[in-house]
This record gives sequence, structure tokens and C-alpha cells, in this order.
Amino acid sequence: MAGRREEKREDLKARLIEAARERIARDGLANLRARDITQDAGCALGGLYTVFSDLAELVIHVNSATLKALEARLTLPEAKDRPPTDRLRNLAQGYLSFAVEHRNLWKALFEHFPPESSPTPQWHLNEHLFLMDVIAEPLAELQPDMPPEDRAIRARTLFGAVHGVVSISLEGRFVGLPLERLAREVDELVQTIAAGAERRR
Amino acid sequence: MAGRREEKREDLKARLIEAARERIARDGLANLRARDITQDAGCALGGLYTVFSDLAELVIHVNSATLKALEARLTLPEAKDRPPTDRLRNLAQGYLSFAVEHRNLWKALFEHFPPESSPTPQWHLNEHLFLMDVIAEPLAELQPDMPPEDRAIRARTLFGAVHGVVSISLEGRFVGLPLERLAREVDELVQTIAAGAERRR
DNA sequence: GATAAATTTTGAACGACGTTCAAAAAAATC
DNA sequence: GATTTTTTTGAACGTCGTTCAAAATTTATC
Repeated sequence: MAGRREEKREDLKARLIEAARERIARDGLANLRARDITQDAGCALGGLYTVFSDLAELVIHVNSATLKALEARLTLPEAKDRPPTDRLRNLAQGYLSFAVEHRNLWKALFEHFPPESSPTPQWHLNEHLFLMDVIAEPLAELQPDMPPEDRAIRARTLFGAVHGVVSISLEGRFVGLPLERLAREVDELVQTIAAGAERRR
Repeated sequence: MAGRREEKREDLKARLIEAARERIARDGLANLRARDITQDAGCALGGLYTVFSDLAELVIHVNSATLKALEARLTLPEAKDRPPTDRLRNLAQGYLSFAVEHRNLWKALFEHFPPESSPTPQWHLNEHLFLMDVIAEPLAELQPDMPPEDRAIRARTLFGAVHGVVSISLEGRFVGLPLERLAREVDELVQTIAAGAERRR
């Protein structure tokens, strides 16, 4: 029984992450409580702090899992050899679908502000980058002559634009839009930006 | 001494809002404390709850003031009779400038999630609408034939896109961009969307 | 202006929270 | 199976928003 120790530890860690994930999905990040999580995971309150430095670190692990699920949703081979504009449109619709279907988990990605004392670790910041890569690929076909650095920035802008439109609607700060109408707005936005990019190449 | 009562009450209210505003501007919404606010405002801890139902309501009043300041910034007569695309570009740059210059107050506009027990009151939700109106105006020149309802939705989309790009950069979840480069991205985004709108009119 | 009634202001106290850590339980070692 | 080491526990701590009985102040009445 060599790694029996580490194994139990990893099991507890997984149970805590899963419990937190379900709590966030059900009740939202704002209603997450350390006492609820540890009860669901079947350990004492202090157990959480033997695995994570604090609650924020646990949330980061949940967000990490959410990002992986989002990545899986966005890298479906569904539209592999369609024109680049269609691929961008698919990405945007996939992002919208994911946000709608996993609203609380998706919101947690952006509602989580770690205290300055323990800022978001680099490994998790890096996990966001696949979003840029997956967007940059169709962009490269659209504007082959653009320097890769500019393309990376442009991918960020495109993501930000789509994310912003989705956020504004789903966070309910403004009047809610029917999902179909929102999907159409996102689609036209992406088409417009793609056309704008193509026109300048 | 007729309204002497109401007067003192209003004075305390104003002091509390101003104290909270300064705390948020300096330390961010996440570091706002009822005890700090009341100390700054020169009243007892309980005094806050004689004027506001809870801390969330006070934050809403700070956000209300921030929205008024943003409105003032965006309705400068600066570019009154420029082409509509330029007016949209100015609005976007103004929004970016405001976000940069009042980062914590601006972030508080979107980081504040009131508990379900006391959701954001309608009067404050309505205060957000000027943003849509101020965008819809140039849009109307760009696409005179679009039904006003569609135009309102389109204004929302345009705001969401710009807001998203600004957010992504200023919240630091992705690699930071130099301000000049960010301003250029926002400008090109707005120009692209405006051109896209014009093309379809 | 003294006294009583009404109102406002106060801050100690409460419950909920994240976090800590001495002690108990369990496991490993001999 | 006794002893040492490790792990798990949950009571206790400090901080937070919020409450509310009591103190302080203002208003009313004579």
C-alpha cells in the first residue's frame, strides 16, 4: 500500500470539488458555504482546509472543471471543414448554449474575485487561453496575413464582444431577451465582425 | 422648523452614500464594510439601517450616482453633429475612459448582486436605460428604416459588445493590454459593427 | 422652563460565516 | 500491543451584516 495515503487525499479532494460544483450549479456561487460542502462531501469542516488553502482555491478548481467542459463543448468536430465564418458562428452559439445550460457554473467563472492575498494562480489563468486559441484558428483563415500577435488580440476582442452580449442578457441587469432573439443577435454580431475582418484582409 | 427632521435624515443619507462611494472607489466593492462607512460618515453602526434597509441598498445608491456620472460623461455635446459612426466611436471611447478612470466604481456597477430577498428596485434598473437611448440615437441615423424595437435590441447588443471587451481587459482575467491598444480594439470593433449596420440598411 | 411624551441615535449583542488548531482518532512502526 | 506519527475532527475565534433595548435627544404640554 504505497500511495494509499495520497489516494485518500485525492479522493477527498475530488469529493469536495464535486460537492462544491453541485452546490454552485444549484444555488449559485454567492450561496456557497464551506459547511454545506463538507457535509455533502462527508468530512469535517476542517477537512476542507487540509486539501485547499481556502474556499477560493476550491472554487478555482470548480471553475477549472467548468472550463474543461466548455472546451469540450467548443471543440466538437461538428463543423470541422466549414468556412471560417461559420466556424466562428458555431463557436459563439456553443458559448451561448453552454452559458444558458450551465448558467450558475458559467457565471461562477466570472463572478469569482479571489482576495489579493491569494490571487488566481497562473495555471488557472492559462486554462482560459484555449478560448483564444479556438477563436484564433478560424481568424487565421479569415486574415492569413495578420501577424499572430495581432490575431491573438483580435481573438480576445471577439471573445469579449460575444461574452459581453451574452453576459448582459443572462445577468438580467437589463430587460431579458427571448433566447431565440439573443441567439440571433449574437449570430449577426459574429457575422458582422467576421465580414469586417474579411473586408480588410 | 418644518422639515428639520427630514433634512437631517437626508443629510445622513448623503453622508453615508458619499462615504461608501469613497470607500468603493479606493478599496473596491469587495472591501466595503458597514463599520468603516458609518465611522467615516460620523454615525453609529445602527444609523445605517435607519436610512437604508441594508448595505445592498446603499450600494445601489452609490451605483446610481456612478451611472449619473457616466451619463454626464457620455452626453457631452462634444461631437453633436458628427456622422453617426463617429458619435458611436466617441461613446465607446468615453465608456472606456470612464471605466479606466473610475475603475472600482465602474466595476461595482456589475459586481453587485443583491440577494434574492431584496432584488434591484425598478427605479435603479431604469437608470441603466439611458445607455441604450444614447446608443440608439446614432443607430437611428445609421439605419432609419429599422423598427424602434429592433433598434433598442441592437443598441443593447452594441453596448454588450463594447462592455465585454472593456470588461475582459480591465478585470484582468486575461493578459492585460496596453490602454492604447485596447482603445484601438474598441474603436475598430465599433467601426466594424457600424459599417455592418450601414451596409444592411 | 420644568416635566412628560415621542422620537432618534446608539452600540452591545446575535447569528452566520471562513478559518484555525489543540485534541481525539486512526494508522504506521517497532 | 505499545509507541510514535499522521490524519481527522469540530469547538472556538475573529469578522461580518444586522437587530433592538436602552440611552440620548427632541418635541409637546402646562
